[in-house]
Amino acid sequence: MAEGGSPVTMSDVARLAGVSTATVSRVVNGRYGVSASTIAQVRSAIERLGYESSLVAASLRRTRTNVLGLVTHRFQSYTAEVLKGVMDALTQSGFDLIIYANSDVYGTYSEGWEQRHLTRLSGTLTDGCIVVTPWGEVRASTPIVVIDPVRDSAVPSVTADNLAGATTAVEHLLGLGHRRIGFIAGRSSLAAAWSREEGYRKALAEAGVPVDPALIGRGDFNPESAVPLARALLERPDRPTAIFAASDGMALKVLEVAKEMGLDVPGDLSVVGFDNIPESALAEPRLTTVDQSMYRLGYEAAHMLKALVTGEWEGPRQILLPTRLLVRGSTAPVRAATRP
Amino acid sequence: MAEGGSPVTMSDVARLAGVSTATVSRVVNGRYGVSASTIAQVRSAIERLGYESSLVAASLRRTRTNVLGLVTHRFQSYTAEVLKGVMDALTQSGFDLIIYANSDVYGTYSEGWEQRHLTRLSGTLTDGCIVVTPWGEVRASTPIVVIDPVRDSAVPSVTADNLAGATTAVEHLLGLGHRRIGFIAGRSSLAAAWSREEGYRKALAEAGVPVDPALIGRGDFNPESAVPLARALLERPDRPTAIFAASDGMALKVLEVAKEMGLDVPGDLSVVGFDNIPESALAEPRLTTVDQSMYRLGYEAAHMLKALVTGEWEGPRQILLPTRLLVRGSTAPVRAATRP
DNA sequence: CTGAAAGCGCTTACAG
DNA sequence: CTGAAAGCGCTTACAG
Repeated sequence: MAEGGSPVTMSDVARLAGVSTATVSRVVNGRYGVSASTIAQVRSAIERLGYESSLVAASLRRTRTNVLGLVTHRFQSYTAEVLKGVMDALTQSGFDLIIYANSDVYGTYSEGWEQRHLTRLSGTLTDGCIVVTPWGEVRASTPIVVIDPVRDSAVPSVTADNLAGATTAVEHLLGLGHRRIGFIAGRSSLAAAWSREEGYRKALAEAGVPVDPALIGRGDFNPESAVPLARALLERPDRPTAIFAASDGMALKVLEVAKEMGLDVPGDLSVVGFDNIPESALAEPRLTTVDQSMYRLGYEAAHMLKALVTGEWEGPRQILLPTRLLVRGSTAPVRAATRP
Repeated sequence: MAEGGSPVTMSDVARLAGVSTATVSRVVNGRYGVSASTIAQVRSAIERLGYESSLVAASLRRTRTNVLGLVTHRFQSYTAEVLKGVMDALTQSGFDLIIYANSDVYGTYSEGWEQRHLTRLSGTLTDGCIVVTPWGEVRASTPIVVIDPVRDSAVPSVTADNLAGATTAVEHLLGLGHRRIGFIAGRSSLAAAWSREEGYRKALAEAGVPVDPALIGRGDFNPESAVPLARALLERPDRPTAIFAASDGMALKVLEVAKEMGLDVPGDLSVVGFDNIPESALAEPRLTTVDQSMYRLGYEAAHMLKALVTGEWEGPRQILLPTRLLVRGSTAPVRAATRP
């Protein structure tokens, strides 16, 4: 019988045990000052009815709920890795996790979804929230930690060192002899996108290679956005010998476009991504990328949030995590023939 | 300013707009019967204060919340794939998703966690829930769909055709000439584990190969549980030439143990898993496995739940999804030398 | 068209 | 040690 009647409430328990709901509440929450015999009666009533207190009702009344929230937009490989880190950090912590995902992907409310969901949860349900890659600034009445905040945000946050990571990626290409290096950028309002572009510019500048604006495509981190951009870059007579994409999702699309156009990777074109999502290791060839340890992003964010909620946080409120270049099969020395 | 004071409530809006909370509620929920000028006033107050209604308070009062729940224990690759399917099924559906994960992995309450969380959510917060791989029977006062139910459960559910999948896997090994085929079982209370073992027995029986109880190890789907079992099997003088593990997580551990013991896979030992988690394609050698399309499990479960909630479900309440054998690098013909 | 009042299921001072 | 009552932030008949 999966669908019973109405749920069992605290009043049902109180009635059966012959006590008030106040007393039931005390027993359920293990408060002192209830006689052993009353406890036994209430426990037996709870058992007989299969009662569980309503999370909603309890959190409406209480100040602390011992539930932490995580607000995310879409659910992608990126998010999955982050969640593993968050869960591991919360193991045995006494906090449960509620993840709120909105299904309204392309609906009217897409802008500002994070703020809306955050507010709806944080007033009551949760003691604090992690917000994953919001599109704008966010605020709440309880502590929050943002993974990948927007530029110049003062909110507590955890971010990968995107500048260093991108610099290393482009230096790797320069080291292979590439000089015409295309770049596919991410959503420019995000700090991550901005820093990755900065890294690209910085590495080129330090190598004395002028930035050619024609070699920069404006994507938005959505993999599909990279398709026309990659095509445009690769159809140029002076096409780049390498492309650095600001995310693996977009880099994988560059791989597809190159294949479509009959270009060999890494023979005719080197490709570097950013993120190290699981799919990048499965690509053919395997994608050279910058690992930003999304697991650790999630782990650190949860760790900080926990301490922020309990008022024990001592460390800096903005954490920068190191990245690591993973050289795999999609990059190779530039061919002598195509060298300018 | 990330941490403001107390959250903005409906009373704050009502006060500023000079109306009652009843009226604010009507505007927020788009109910008919409010004058245009009042709507404008309320809207402007909402905007000025940055008000969002509390999910908790609203769902406590309402019957429908337009939020679906998903209850899961740990957060693993398995879960991530399921979630992608769930989210895709819910896109533009008008339902949001709340995922509840408990952090109390090895705590006192581990048994029955699904039922407890389910009850706490389903009375009030959600219109219905998906429960992923519960360890026992579950029930709720609102519709539920179980992914991977326990044996003989009558609850609406979505399951992979574990029997057929396991049969095919073992037939594949038999076809390669293997006769001594070890099996590492999963948590026996789960229908999935039971069916996979049945498939193992069935394939052997049909090939006229007697089942050797000494070749069956009793794991519990936890990858670690496979380590001593694999070791015991492989240390036998008459060790099996192939091992079929009831999950990829366990199969990957078999790979590790074999490597430790200096056995070559697939030269000395063939290994087959079940699930097709992303990691299995990254293993060395890549793992031959049975794909149970966890994405589709999630997709179908969400699809059914949605229709169950709105009362529109017409199909069967127990869905069996096909599986597919993926032959990769971890299986090979049995060596002449080791053939009995 | 609008408001006062009751109530969703709990928890928490306050009395006793 | 226990209960009556208020109240968390909303929504919904019910009046007017």
